[in-house]
Amino acid sequence: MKRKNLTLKDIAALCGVGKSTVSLVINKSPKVKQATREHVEAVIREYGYTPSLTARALRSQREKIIGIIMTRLDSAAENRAIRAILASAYQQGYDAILQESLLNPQLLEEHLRVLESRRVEGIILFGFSGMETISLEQWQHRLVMIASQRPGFASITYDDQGAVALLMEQLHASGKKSVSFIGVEEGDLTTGRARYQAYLACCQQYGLRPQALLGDLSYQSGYALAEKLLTPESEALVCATDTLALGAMKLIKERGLDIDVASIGSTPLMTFLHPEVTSVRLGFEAAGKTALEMLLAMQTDPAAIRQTVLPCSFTA
Amino acid sequence: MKRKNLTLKDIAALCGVGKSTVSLVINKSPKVKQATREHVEAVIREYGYTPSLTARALRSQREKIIGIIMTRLDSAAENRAIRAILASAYQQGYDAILQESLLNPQLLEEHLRVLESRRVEGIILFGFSGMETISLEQWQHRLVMIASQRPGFASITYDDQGAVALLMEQLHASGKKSVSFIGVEEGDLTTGRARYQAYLACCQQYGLRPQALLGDLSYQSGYALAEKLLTPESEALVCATDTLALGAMKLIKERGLDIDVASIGSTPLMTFLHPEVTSVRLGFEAAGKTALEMLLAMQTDPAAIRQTVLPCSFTA
DNA sequence: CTGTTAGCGCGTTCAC
DNA sequence: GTGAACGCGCTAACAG
Repeated sequence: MKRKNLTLKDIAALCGVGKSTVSLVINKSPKVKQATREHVEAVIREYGYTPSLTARALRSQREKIIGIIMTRLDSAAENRAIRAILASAYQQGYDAILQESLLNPQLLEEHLRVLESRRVEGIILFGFSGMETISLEQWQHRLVMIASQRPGFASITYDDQGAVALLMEQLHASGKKSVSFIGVEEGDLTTGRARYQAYLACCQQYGLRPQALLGDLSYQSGYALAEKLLTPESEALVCATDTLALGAMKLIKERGLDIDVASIGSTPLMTFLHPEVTSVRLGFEAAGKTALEMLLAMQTDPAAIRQTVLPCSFTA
Repeated sequence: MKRKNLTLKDIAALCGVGKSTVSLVINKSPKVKQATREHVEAVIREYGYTPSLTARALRSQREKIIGIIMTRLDSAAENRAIRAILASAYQQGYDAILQESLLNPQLLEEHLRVLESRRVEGIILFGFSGMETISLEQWQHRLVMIASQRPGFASITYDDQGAVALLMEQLHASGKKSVSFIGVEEGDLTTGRARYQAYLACCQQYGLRPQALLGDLSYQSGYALAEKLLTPESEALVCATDTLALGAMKLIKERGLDIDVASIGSTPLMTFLHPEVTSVRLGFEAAGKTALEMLLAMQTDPAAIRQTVLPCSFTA
C-alpha cells in the first residue's frame, strides 16, 4: 500500500532505457523514437508516475511558486482579487503559497523570510499602513503590491479619489446639499486618508460643508459613526467602504431616516441587502489578474515594474 | 544589485570551511567549535544567506508543505477554519498551497495532481457533494476531509444534527408551535440533507408539523424561500445557514413579521446585523486546528485516521 | 538521428 | 571538522 514515490530512474529501469530518455519523453522532446515514446508513456501511466517538481525546481532554478500575502483571509475585497490571481496562476503552471499578515509588520517580515527560503519566484503583497518600515529591496523586481505603493516598486492601486468623486458627482447631480462622510482613520493611507481627502476636495469643488467622521473598519464603527454624524437634516451619506455602509444602513433603517447612501465596494452582500445604495466597484478581480501578469512580466522585463491605478466604475 | 542566491558552498568558501560545517552550524549541531560557529554565523548574517528549502526538501524527502483545497475563497466558514490551519501550520514550520475547487470535481482532480507532483505532505480538503467520484486512495493516509466524510478517511465534520436540535429545543422550550425551516437541497449531504433531516426528526419528536423549503445557498434563496414559506401564523423559522438567514431576515423586516429566527453559523455579520437571531456556532476554528493536528499525527501514526464530529454551541 | 552517460543544482549525512 | 555520496530530474556532450 505504501507506494513510495517512483523516480525517473525507476521508470527508466522498468522501460529498459536511460533516465534521460524518460525525461525527454516527459518533456515532449521530438528526439525520441515513436515506439520508445509510447512504451515509456505506457509505463508511466501504468505505475502512476509523477515527476517531482521539487527536483525539477532545484535543477532549473525555477520554483513556479508565488507567495501571496493578504492582510486578512476574510477580506471580501482581497478574496476577489486572490481568486483571480489563483486562476491566472494556475493557467501558467504556478501555485501559490498563501499567508496572512493580519496587518502586523512583524508577521509580514517573517512571511517574507519564509518565502525567501522557499525561493518563490514572486510575491503579491496586499499592503497596509504600518508596513512602511519593512525593507523590501531584495524583492524589488519580483514583488507587486496591491492597494499601496512605494517608490520603485510595482503596484496596483485602486482609484480611491476617482471612486469618491464618482459618488459625489452623482449625489451633487441629484441636488443633494448636505453630504456627510464616514471613513476610516487617516493612518490607513488608501481606504482612510485618500478617500477622506477626496471627499474634502469634492466638498470644496461643489461648495459643500464637509461633515465627516473617521473610525475603524468594522460594521460597528459604521453604525456608531453614522449615529454620531447624522442629523435629521442630512440628505446623503458617503461611506468609505461597504462594511461601514452596512453598519450605517442598520442605523438608518432603525431610525427610519431618509438618506441617500453611497459607498465603495459593491459587494454582493451590499447589492443584495440594500440595492438602493449607490455603489462603486474598484475592480478587485482586475487587480488580481493584473498583479499576476505584471509579476510574470517583470521576470523577463524590468521595465514592467509599473505603478498602475485601476479605474473604478458603477456596478454594471 | 542582482544578488543571485548564495549557496551553502559559497558561504563555506567565504568562511574557509567545508560545506558540511556550515550545514552543521545552520542546524545547530553541537559538534562545531564555538569560534567556528560564531564566525560562520557572522558571515551568514553579513551576506544574508538563506538556505534553500527546496534543496533541503529534495534531500530529506520532506517538503513541509501541505495543500488546502477549499470550495470557495469567499466562504466565511472555510475562511475561519483556514485561518486556524495557517496559524498552526506556521508554528510547525509548514506552509500551505491554497487551491479553490469551486465545487467542481474535475478541478479538484487537477488540483490533486498538482499537489502530487509538489510532493505535499498532506492535504486538507473541504468536501462538497459531487466529489464522491474522485478517487483518493493514494492520499488516504495523508488527507483530512472537512465537512464531509468517506469510509477509511480522516475527517472532521460539523454536528449538523446537534446544531439543529439545539435550535429546535430552544424554540420548543419557548413554546413555539409553528416552526418552519429553510435549507439547501439534499444533494448537499451535510448543509443540505443532514440539517433538513434533523429538522424533520425534531418536528416528530416535538409533535410539530414540518413546514420546510429547500433552495440553494445564497442570500437570494433565503429571501425567496422565506417569502414562499412564511405565513402570518408562522411563529419561528430555522435557517440552515446564516446566509439563508440573512436573506430571510430581509424579508421578515420588510414585511414586519413577528417571527423568531434561528440559524447555524453565528458569523460576525449576523451577530451584528441581527443580534436577536438565535445562532449556533459549529466551531470552524476548532475544525481547522484539529484538521492540521490530525494530519500531522497521521504521518507517524496511522491510527490517527479518525472521523471526528465537532460539537456545536451557542455563541459565547 | 537516436539514445546514453555523466555531471549539475544544493543541502544533508556519514564515514574518515 | 571534512570530503564524498546522495536525493531526483535536467541537459550538454558523446557514442552508436
